[in-house]
Order: sequence, then C-alpha cells, then structure tokens
Amino acid sequence: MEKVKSMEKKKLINELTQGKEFVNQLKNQIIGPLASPEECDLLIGKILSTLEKSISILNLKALLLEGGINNINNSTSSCSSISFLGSNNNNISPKSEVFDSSREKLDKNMVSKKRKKTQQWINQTSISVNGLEGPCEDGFSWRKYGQKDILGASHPRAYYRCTHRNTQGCLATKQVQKSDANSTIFEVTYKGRHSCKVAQSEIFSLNNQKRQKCNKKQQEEMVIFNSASPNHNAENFNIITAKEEEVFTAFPYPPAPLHIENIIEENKFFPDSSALPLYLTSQNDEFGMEHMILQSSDSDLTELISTPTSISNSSFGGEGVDYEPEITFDIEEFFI
DNA sequence: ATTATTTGACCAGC
DNA sequence: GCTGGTCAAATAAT
Repeated sequence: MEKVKSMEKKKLINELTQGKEFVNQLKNQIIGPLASPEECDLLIGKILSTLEKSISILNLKALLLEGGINNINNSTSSCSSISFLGSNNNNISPKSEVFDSSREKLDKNMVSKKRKKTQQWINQTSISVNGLEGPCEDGFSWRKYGQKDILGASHPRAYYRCTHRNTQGCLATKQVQKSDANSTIFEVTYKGRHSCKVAQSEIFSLNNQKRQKCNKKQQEEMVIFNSASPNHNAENFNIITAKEEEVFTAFPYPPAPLHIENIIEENKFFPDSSALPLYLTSQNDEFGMEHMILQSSDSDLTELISTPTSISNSSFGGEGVDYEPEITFDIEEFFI
C-alpha cells in the first residue's frame, strides 16, 4: 500500500514537473520572435495532457477513498465552482410528521403552516450555471410556492415543492438561492424524499439521455483533439479510455459540466453506494491546493449528499445505508 | 380552462 | 420581536 502511494506520488510530481517544463517552453515560444502556431499547439496539448494525468491520479485516489461514491464531479469540470456544502441542520428532529389535531384551522386537506421538523435529509449543493438563467435541471418537476428575502443575503431564496405533492403526496422540497459571492452559482438545498414514481422514471430516462449525449460528445471531441494533435494520439486515447472504463461518470472527458443533481440521482439508482458523505467541501490551503473534505454527521436523519449541485433525492442513499461518522478526506493526506 | 408563479400574510421557533 | 418556512389568493402563462 505504501509502495502504491509512493509510486503515485512520484507519478504526480513527474506529471506536474513536465507540465511546468511545457509551460516554460510555451512561454519561450510566445515571447520568442519565431513562435510557430504548430509548436504552440503541440505544447498546449502536452500541458493539457500532463494536467489531465495529474488530475486523474488525484481523482482515482479520491474515488478509492470515497468507496461507494461513483459520481463525484471532478475538478476539471466547468462546474468546478460547485462545492459540497455542509448543513447545520443536525438539529432537525427525527420525529415523524405529526399535526396538532387541536388546531382549528386544520381541515381535511389543509396543511398546517406550522414549521415542520420532519425533514429527513438535505442535499445542499451549488450549481454553476455558466451563464444560463437558472440552475441546472435536476430531473424532477418542481412548483414554486414561495420566495423570501433572507437576512444578510443579497439574493432572495426561492422555495419549491414537488409538482406531484397533491397527486402522489410527494413531500420533497428544495430551496434555491443565488450565491452571494458569485451570482452565477445557485445553492440548492433539498429537503425530504421524493415518493413520486413519475419523477423517478423521468430521472432515469434523463440520465440515460445525458449519459448518451456525454458519450457522443466525448467521442467527437476525441476525434477533433486527436486530429489536432497527431503526435499525442495514443497518449490521449489512453487517458480517455481509462476514464470511460473505470471512472466514466466521475470524470467526463473532455471536461463537461456534471450536475450534482445527476450525481445524487444516479446514486438513487445505485443504492449500494455505502459511503456517501453528509457533506463534502473544498478549500484551498496556502499553496492554493484544493482539498476535498468529505464529512458525515451522525445526525439521526439528516443526510447530506454532495454535489455542488444535483442527485436522486428519494432514495439517495436509501434506507438501510449506513454512513460512517466523521469521515474526513484530505487529498494531500493520500501522499503522506 | 388549467396550470404555474408571485406575493403578502400567517405561523413557529428562537 | 425577528426571521425563515409555508399558505393561499391574485395574477400570469399556456
């Protein structure tokens, strides 16, 4: 095990060193009087290749650590700003939903306005919309039922519930709020489980469509990239196939947005993911190194699923899935 | 006509 | 009393 760690560390250092070399060469090309577009293109291809390899090494390590998580977005995605956010809702009561029958206002169909403490789990995610008007589709159909200005927040919070609430009694809700720091990022908090079957089948077909699209795009990009950099065909091909075969859903190539909702949704259909984190955050150390930290809480019912942004609510994790408490993942630790 | 969104009011928790 | 979550009537969109 230690040997493997050492080898991976060497490989990573080697790749990054090469990348640095290529950047220096590119710099000389650009600054120099005889810069040729072909050589610049070649160097850019080399740099991208080394970065891809480095990221792959880090991601594979992360994947191994995550255990059952097979759909964590990678840092090369254009949604890289997405981060798994923690929740402080550990105090949510595990009590089942109980209405006070003494309340006069309650009739057969009326739901009490009383704040419910019955949220069973929360997915808090951030979605980079890359210029789109709103957050990524998550496969469920939602109906907006409220909007509030939140104290200290520059953007209002919108409240959505599942469209099938009335017809199927689906109690899933979500809150969407633009990030204060970056208005192109939406923080989406999911509460409750989807019990609607319509949504689940929609998600399944949506995910299949997205996966097919992604596959097709990957193939197209691969052809384009290979024809642009003939000297690196074999190298690049190896990277691509490794990702597709081993960690396809986690590491789309070329880097493409992977919505957190999809991640949770897919986990919904793969309930054997046994180590889903309650929250996953990223932070930078003094060297700018990004740390991915997976943490879980031993809160009774609150289950946070990481995204930055989207996933299958209802069975995400599902009943019977045990989360190990206080699992912390620091990617730098892998190399110690 | 039906469905979705907006928005002020209500309510519980702190 | 303040804040955040929800309701439901009014309004808009389809």
